[in-house]
Amino acid sequence: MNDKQTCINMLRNHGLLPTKQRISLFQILFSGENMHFCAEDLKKIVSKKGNKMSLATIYNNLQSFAEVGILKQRRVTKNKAYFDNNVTDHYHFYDEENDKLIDIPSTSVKFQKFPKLPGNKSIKSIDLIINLKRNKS
Amino acid sequence: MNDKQTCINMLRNHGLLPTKQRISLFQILFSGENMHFCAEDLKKIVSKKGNKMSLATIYNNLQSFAEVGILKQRRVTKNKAYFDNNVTDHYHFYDEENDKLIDIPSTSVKFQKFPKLPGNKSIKSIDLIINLKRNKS
DNA sequence: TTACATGCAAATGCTTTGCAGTACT
DNA sequence: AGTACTGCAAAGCATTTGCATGTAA
Repeated sequence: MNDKQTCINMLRNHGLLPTKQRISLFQILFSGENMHFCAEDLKKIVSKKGNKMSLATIYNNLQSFAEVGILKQRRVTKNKAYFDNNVTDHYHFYDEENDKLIDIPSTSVKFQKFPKLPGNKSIKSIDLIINLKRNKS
Repeated sequence: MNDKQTCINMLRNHGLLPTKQRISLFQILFSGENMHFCAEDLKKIVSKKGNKMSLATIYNNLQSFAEVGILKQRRVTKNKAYFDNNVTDHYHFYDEENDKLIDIPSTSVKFQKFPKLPGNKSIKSIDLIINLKRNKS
């Protein structure tokens, strides 16, 4: 799924010009595991791979990726933008202590009672974050 | 509930020195209706009442109020801090079109299936935001 | 009096933008 | 060739902080 030609095709399918930088980011983001990260995190991964990329380019592409639906931006903290490479429906635990999001599959949550929506509105998406604290035990 | 002496007592009960500015903010925040607001919103209300208050003071006190549990900070947008003067358990609709939060009473939501918590963690709070879009109709 | 809050301006941190140069088709 | 992207530095914006002054107990 992350060989170069596949990345190029995926980017094209989403209407994005496949530049060296975008291909590199795409390969990092879709190498298999789900991740929650901010721009700086991604910059570090890029550097660790021995590549150079302007932070501005990373910011701009994170936004582009989110716009076309390759990534989803999450509301985690007020002061920083976090992204999720899993754009399918699911929920999160938030471990405040480590500032980490943990995935909750959508099948693990079911609503028995659900609020009535305001007139002529429908659901775009649901953000459920279960904030955790450490047990006193 | 919002006469001056009551405000002073409430602030003291929360361990906050009742300054002119804090009393004024408290009166605005607890004059009856639930509100979702940011620092600039509050500044405007203060000004409209004919009072002057430094924006820094508003920021600092919003933080103080949130720390002692008078207010609750909400995750709304990535780039701005929003506060809620209703600190009891409840959920929200988010109307993206108007950038507005709408309260959902906690009694309107019930979970039939709930995910298992990670080891030795317990729930601190639950943020549920139902993002709305306009019907195509 | 003494500790703490306020107000201003400067600093901070994340993010966006302008623009010259470069890459993609 | 022409359009779009990259990289850098500068600008932008929300928020915090340092410090001198003011206020509450």
